[in-house]
Amino acid sequence: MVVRNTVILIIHFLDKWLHKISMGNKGEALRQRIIAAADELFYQQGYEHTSFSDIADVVGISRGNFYYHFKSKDEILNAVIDTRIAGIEVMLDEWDEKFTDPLQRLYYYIDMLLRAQEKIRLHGCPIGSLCTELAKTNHEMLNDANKMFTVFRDWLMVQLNLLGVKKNVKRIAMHFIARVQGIVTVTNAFEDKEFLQQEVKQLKKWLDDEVLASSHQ
Amino acid sequence: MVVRNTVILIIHFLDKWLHKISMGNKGEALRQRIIAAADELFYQQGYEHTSFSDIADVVGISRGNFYYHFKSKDEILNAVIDTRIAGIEVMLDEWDEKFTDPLQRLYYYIDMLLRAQEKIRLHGCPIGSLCTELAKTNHEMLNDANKMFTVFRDWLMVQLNLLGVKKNVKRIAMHFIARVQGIVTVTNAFEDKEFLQQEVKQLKKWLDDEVLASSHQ
DNA sequence: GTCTATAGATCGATAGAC
DNA sequence: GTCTATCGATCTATAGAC
Repeated sequence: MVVRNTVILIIHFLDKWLHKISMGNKGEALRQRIIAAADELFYQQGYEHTSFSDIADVVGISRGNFYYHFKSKDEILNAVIDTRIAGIEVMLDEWDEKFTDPLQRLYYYIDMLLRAQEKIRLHGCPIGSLCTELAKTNHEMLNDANKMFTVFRDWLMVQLNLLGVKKNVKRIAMHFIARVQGIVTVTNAFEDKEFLQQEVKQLKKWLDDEVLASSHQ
Repeated sequence: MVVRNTVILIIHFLDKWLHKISMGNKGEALRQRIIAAADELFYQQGYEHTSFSDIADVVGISRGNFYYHFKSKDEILNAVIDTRIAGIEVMLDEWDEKFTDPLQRLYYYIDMLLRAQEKIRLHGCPIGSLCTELAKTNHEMLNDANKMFTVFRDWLMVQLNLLGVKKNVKRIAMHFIARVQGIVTVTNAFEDKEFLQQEVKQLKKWLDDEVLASSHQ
């Protein structure tokens, strides 16, 4: 009898646990849809200019339901930043698999500008424009947002190391990011994809002439 | 009698005209103070994040009084942009007077980054950050805002021409601006003035090695 | 010209029914 | 978990007294 009751108790908790898992997965799926919608809207409209109504309309839920998943606007911004960082890390892993040559990887990094040129023309860089906005309006979260840059920087440093660059690796990686940011800002401000295309050529030339030269010293 | 009445009439209109001038100057002075306050607040907080209350508080007037001088928020943004463009033109004229050597002028342009480094660390570039914001929230005014870049670009093209650069003058000038924007975006995102200082050296090196080389061909 | 008062809309956030 | 209803605050903008 004691054994039977114990078994029933175990089954009861097992059921609750399984129920929680399935419910948690359902909630998690909606949570991910909210984050994805917020991610896209923050990119296209900016963080502050995007309201809970905007996100709720895209996802197809009520504003009230929103607060079950995220208690504040900062909380969803945090989730978007974390999701973006995870996405960048996955993407860079894929690049590492796709190309064994670090030089090819760096070319592919530059070509990211060409692949995204229409979005850049319209909305700029998702990382750069968010940091620019947060520096003015939400200074506390800037140190979380700029970590998106840091993921790229660390990856660039690895590739430069593999290429044999010994000196100023960090500085060159940061310079690389700044070059890309400058191209994006001007392309976006003038809505000029031709400028982007010209600058991509120049950036590859810089990679060939300056960076590779310093790796052969 | 007819003559006397005519004289009185003339004096009357003269008085109204003088009154309008003096009132106009008083109103114009306040208008300029509003623009100056809006200019600074737009730079520090961003356009959308700055309310009429913010501006009115700085100037020391009521929100209601605001609408006597500017009928909408877009109207004051337009005034700020026009004022900034005029300010840039005056500044570049002063640079032209201060330095006769176009190379010195270009160095002074680069050194603008050092002179403004603390403001750049905190608030980025007044032009670049405004264009980045307007591209997301107020696309109609982007084509007015990017004219601030164009003033710099045209001035850069003049200096490059004076240096004897014959080919790709416009492209080099735009590249120059993009380099500066990239430095500012990263400096602002990481709040890192050291990066700015390193990049200033690199930018001067680029000016010496690449641009001057092409002027001696 | 400058003020107060307020309209009208939207914002982030909460409460409670189901 | 999801909904509706709603709060208080803030925003742009207007009306009218002085």
